[in-house]
Amino acid sequence: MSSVDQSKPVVLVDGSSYLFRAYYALPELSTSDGHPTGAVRGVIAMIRKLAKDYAGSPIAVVFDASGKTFRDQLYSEYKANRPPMPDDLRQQIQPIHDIIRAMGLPLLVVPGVEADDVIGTLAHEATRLARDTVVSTGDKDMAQLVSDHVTLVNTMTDVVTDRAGVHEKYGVAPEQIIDYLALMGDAVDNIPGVPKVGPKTAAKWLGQYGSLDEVIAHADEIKGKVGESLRDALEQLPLSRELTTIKSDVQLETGIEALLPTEPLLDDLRELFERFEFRRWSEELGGSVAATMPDVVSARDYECVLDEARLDAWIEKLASADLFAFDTETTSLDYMQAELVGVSFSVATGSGAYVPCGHFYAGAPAQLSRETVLERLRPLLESPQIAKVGQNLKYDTSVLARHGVTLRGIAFDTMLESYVLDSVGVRHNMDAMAEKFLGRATLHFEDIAGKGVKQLTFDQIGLDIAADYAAEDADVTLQLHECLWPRLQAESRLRSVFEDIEMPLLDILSRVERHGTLVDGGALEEQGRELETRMVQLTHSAHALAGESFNLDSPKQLRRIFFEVLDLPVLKKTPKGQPSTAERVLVDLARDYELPEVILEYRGLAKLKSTYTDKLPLQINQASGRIHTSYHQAVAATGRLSSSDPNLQNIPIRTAEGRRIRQAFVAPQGMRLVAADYSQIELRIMAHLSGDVGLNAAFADNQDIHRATASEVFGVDLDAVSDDQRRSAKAINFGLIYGMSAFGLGRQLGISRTLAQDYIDRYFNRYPGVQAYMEATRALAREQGYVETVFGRRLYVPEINARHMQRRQAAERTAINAPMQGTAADIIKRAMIAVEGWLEAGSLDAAMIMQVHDELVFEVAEADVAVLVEGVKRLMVDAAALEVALVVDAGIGANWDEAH
DNA sequence: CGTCGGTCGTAC
DNA sequence: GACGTACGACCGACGT
Repeated sequence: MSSVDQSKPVVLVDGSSYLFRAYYALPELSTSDGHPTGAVRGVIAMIRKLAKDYAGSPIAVVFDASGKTFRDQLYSEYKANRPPMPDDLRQQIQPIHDIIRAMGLPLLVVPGVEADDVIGTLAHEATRLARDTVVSTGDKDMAQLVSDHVTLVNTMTDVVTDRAGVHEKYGVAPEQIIDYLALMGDAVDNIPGVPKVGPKTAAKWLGQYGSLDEVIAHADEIKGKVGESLRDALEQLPLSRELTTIKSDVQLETGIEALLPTEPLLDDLRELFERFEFRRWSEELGGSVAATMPDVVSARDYECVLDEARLDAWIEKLASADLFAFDTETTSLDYMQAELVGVSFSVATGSGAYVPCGHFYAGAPAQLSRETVLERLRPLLESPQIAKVGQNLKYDTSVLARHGVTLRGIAFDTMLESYVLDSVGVRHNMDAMAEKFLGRATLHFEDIAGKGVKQLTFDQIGLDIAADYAAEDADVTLQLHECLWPRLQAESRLRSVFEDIEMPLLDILSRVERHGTLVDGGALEEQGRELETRMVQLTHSAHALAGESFNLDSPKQLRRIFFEVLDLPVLKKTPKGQPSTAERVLVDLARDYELPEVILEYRGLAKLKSTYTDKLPLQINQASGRIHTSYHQAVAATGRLSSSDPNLQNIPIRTAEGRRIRQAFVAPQGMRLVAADYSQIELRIMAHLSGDVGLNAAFADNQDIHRATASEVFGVDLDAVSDDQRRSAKAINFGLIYGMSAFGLGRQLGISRTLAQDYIDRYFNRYPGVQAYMEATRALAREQGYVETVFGRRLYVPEINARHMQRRQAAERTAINAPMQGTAADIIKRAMIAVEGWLEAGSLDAAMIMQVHDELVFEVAEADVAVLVEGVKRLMVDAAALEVALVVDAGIGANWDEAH
């Protein structure tokens, strides 16, 4: 190892902070014999990156030691709110230490001293020796170490924080961070601080008075509840400050000069990587060339099939396999446009075949025709007995259906496997999954096809490269399945979500999408012209009111007109500190000024025009005359579907002009649209989950739930509830589902935070079961790191134990919301499966054409309307047996608006 | 000329 | 900051 260059910074790695982050943020990897390795992999990946980025620097990786520290002695309650370290995390610590040692990196674990203090001491020493230091940490407390010589880098996000960065993020100087943290306190570490003081107040005071001591000295001057709170907390503040102060004078045996990396112990390292099944890393150690090459070059055996004999040989092989991976290559991502140009297969890891049937470019080799390929493969593809696995098979199903082949035997979809295992930890596209689960880089479509206007379609790509790409897709799909399926199988509830809900839904969604929805493009275009006329008028009056010409669509220009030219009051700021021009603000301003009113109307119309009346007609498919959305089954973290191109799940409904857009969604001649939606499904689920007696009784009585809530909260008879009280109760009910705060409710209702808190208190008083449920959900999330729906779908909330209060609270709200939103998603998915099965078995002239979270829309022949409505309602109601019966309302009409 | 973050607005 | 889940339009800064 070359001698250390004085100009290189000293790198100090806060291993403990990454340990937790990697554990909670990354999926639960394990070796094939079940040893957890997710955190090991995350931490080591991060350290490898650092070692590479700062080659030649002195480096130390620091971990907390087990046992008590001086802070525990100082304060027996220190970290008392921390849940115990999960076993499967504890198990991963030793392997991490072993690997770091084998990498030749200095590892520091000092008994009785937290990693923070070791790092603080080393940074101090480095500064004394006039050397720059980079502290790699995910922990914000470290901001107190920042100086002209010390910077922080978060290696997971690549965010660098220097002096200016600290100021920007926290609004105080690095020297003030200790006081800042002491004022705020920390719930998880159980550092007291001043109740009611958060980042904003702490920064404000420190800006005003300079330091904690000065804040304490001026405690009498601070007004209001926060002032009282401060005076009550005065005694504790010195302790808080001591607890948050990172030490710089710990006795260490190791000095900066000893922090030199040594040669890695390659044999040990290889053995460790192999033991933990980090294949890519162990391969890198294999040879000198391989170390710098991506795994794309690892051993593989991909065949390009060009004649019938080879195709037949493959068909035989596929037919006798228990399972094969399958993928189609086409000319478009749009399943309604895509032309098939080839199919690929794999039955065993590292091998595969590509059968091209539509690559036409100058000099392309002769290929089998599409007809030949499809006819030969048809028995295989259409056999329900021959099991297939694929990545996003909904797409392949649709494309094949348009080519006259019905894909059956769809046993597994790796995208859905990954989604059910962990809907948030990873993106579920193949490249990301190969990287995450197999530690393997794949050929990316962009690499072989280019990007932008010059991007080739797959049929223009040379056969040798195309075969490599396509066969690799099948190969990787099979490997992903082999990695994911055992993990899914091991968790019976997740397995049931996968097998009983997601897999059956795949094929149903393909059908719903392909059927499409009839839209009257002409009517939308006419509406667009009318909107245009009105918008031109509004633009003229806006310019006249402003006294100058400007772009009404630009929030920036609008801000200038409002707050600089017209000098209107700033009522609210955006997250970045700019005066906001959002709707609520404009509504408030509109009471006193004319321009905001004009802007509001303009905005509403502009949204309708650009997103709906102008765009939807362009999305009508030429061949079918219909609109074909894409439903995404592995996007929303809670289990909901999402919809795009176009998004049919946010078509307006609230305003008259908006409903006119729904009127353009029409039934064909002789048919009707039926819209069936669940009534208050999430509140019913809340009643079920919480078991609250009052809430369940209200539903059992079939009461108007918002009215019932109002009656309880405001203490009036059911028939004495005013419209305003009902509106407030409705806001409370929705707020509960979203994990609301008093602030949020207050803002929603335009009342004070205190009054809002009063409403919430009264609600919880009347419905104690709900309060208990919310508490229990938070606790469960903290304990196990995830929450579940009634049907066992799991949602990880990695930030539930984050130190950062804002993030932690956001995670808590997610934890509250996910079981309700997710259970609703499970239920409607189950209903879709039941209804589609029923339609298939019967002879009604009807089809499911849309899903909008709690609503299913059908197109049905007039003669069959009554039977359809009866059947759909029954199956939707029966999709779950909760404590509270589900209620479904159905409407019938010539268009979607009428059907409501 | 494309990409991407910020802001806003639609749905449930 | 402050109420959950999405998709998408538009602007404007930035990089090629």
